[in-house]
Amino acid sequence: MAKPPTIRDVARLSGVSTATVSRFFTGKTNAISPETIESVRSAAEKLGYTPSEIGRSLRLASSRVVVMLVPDATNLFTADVAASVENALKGIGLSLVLANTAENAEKQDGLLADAQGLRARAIVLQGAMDTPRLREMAERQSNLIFVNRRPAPGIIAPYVGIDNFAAGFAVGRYFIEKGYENCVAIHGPRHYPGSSRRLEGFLAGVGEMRQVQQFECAFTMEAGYRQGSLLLADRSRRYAVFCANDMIAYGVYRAAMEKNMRIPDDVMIFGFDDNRVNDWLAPWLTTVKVPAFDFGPAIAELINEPPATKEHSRTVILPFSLTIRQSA
Amino acid sequence: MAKPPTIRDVARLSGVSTATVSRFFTGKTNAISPETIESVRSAAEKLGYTPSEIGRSLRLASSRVVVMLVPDATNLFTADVAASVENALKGIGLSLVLANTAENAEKQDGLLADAQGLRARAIVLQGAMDTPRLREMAERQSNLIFVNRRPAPGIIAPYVGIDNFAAGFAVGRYFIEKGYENCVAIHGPRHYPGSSRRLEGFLAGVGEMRQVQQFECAFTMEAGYRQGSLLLADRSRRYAVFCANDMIAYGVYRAAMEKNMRIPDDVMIFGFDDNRVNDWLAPWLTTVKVPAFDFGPAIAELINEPPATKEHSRTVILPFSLTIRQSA
DNA sequence: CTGAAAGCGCTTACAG
DNA sequence: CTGAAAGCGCTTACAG
Repeated sequence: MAKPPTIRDVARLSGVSTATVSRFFTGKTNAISPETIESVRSAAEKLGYTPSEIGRSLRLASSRVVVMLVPDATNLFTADVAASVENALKGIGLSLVLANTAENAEKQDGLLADAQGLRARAIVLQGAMDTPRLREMAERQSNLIFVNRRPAPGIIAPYVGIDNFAAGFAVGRYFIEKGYENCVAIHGPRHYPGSSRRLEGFLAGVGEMRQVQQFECAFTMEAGYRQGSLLLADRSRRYAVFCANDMIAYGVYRAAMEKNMRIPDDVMIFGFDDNRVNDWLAPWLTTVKVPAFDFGPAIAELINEPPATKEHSRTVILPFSLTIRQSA
Repeated sequence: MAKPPTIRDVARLSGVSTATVSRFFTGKTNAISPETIESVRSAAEKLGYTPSEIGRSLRLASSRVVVMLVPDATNLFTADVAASVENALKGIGLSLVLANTAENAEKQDGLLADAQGLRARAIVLQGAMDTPRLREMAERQSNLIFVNRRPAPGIIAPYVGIDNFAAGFAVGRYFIEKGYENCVAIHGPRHYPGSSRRLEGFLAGVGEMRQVQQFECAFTMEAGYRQGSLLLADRSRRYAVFCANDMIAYGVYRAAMEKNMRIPDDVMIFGFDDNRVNDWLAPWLTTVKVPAFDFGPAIAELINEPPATKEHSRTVILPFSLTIRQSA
């Protein structure tokens, strides 16, 4: 494979200096004569020249790459957010590098190092884990953006997400209004702020009138299925189950189906996220709608207009709503 | 934000040359004395130094970035393949840049230029569209990898995917064996090789004994829903519908549900892909299983061991199987 | 309107 | 075992 043409090749072919070619490709065309423009353009086309982002990044000490770390690339909500971010970044000339932490702190730290190696314009952390390395980076630089899970206490950085407490609270109130008995919360890992806020909100919403059984659970269908199977082994009660995300809810649903239970007659399920496929494949699922496709624009704006100082870092709270279907 | 430390900072702090620091970070440690190693290590740690991939890429004339173009980032099969590729690339020290062509030839060409600008190690095209720019790139360089849709005739490049004709054929045979009447193919856009091969295989499998109604359709739930609604308006027949992918099948399913039709009693649906969520949310869908999570390893291997010449470019045909559930 | 030149952060062949 | 030096592909302040 021949190595790609460089700015020097174009300069040579069109008989100008590399400075002029560079001006052409950086859009400073009002400082070049029309004939020169045309000769550069045609030389570049003939050679199939595309400016090297690498050379450019090195010179400008800044890349056009944004790295997004996600806890689970196969989570449907995550995938929708990633699609949204990719699209919004493209609009401002940036590329998205996607990387999966698999909820593993060491992997996250390794990927943070990689992102730093790429001199990423910004690092978007969907569901960050609180590690020393993360704290150190948050201290040192101000291009970290937290999504979905607020930064751990002491870390000052922009955040994009919903008000998890308020959303959990709304679900709790709904349970009370409907008079649900046997309330259950299958919540996400307790050490993640977002997940514990959802739970706290839910408990506050339910209030003291009802006991709530609580189970901790990974944010996956498989984990939800396991918890659901355990819970529903006891068929003497009609449970009302609040799941920390839709993936867990899908798992509980499968467990219920396997036991030939009917929804909502035998068990009620409330999810969280309202993934895009729900309208198609889970038209039964009552859940909290989180606007996945609004994340990209919000993040792109934060990247485009970084705060003057870290202390001014902004927080974007997106609205949520309840999507009431049949399951609760 | 202070600019990140460079190799020179580390060299200065540890009192060695940048050459030695570079040797340390490129793993040539057997050519450095143990004391020097330790002093470089501690200096780097103190400064929080991570080598710049940009400087490195420029020097080595090759980046560690792989760009993958996908036709629709919200397609569940695409998302699973992307997760698989990201994971496999991480294993060989590469990063994945994801970009969405939205089945738009111009966007694809723009993204190809971007990929070239990034000096991508490889460009993975999931569902490529045949454009002059693509042909030109395929001529010029040999780092293109086609996934799912074979390169258009005349383009010589490695391919990873299933045998679409054989898979379509197997579905056609199945229809015949079961004696299905009123066969329908809701196939993907005809100008995509993968999609037309599936259709051709299906028609060949069905043979001449049965007529097959054919409809062209985008690979989305929405398009499937539209086609399904039109088709199922005629309730006098019991159709057996082969859908070009699961997304279309979900759409047809929704159309059937809205008409209070039962599956498979009133309409039979056969999908294609067997997305991971099917076991959970579409446990009724009979479909062709395409091993999404085997794509990543296959692609990573192609990248790691490029063919000696373009003419030796390899083709990796992954196995498919039929997942028989209730819908057909 | 245009060019010569410096320098961004690395790696490596060469010399010692 | 170690370092001086060249050079990868760009951009831009400066000079004309």
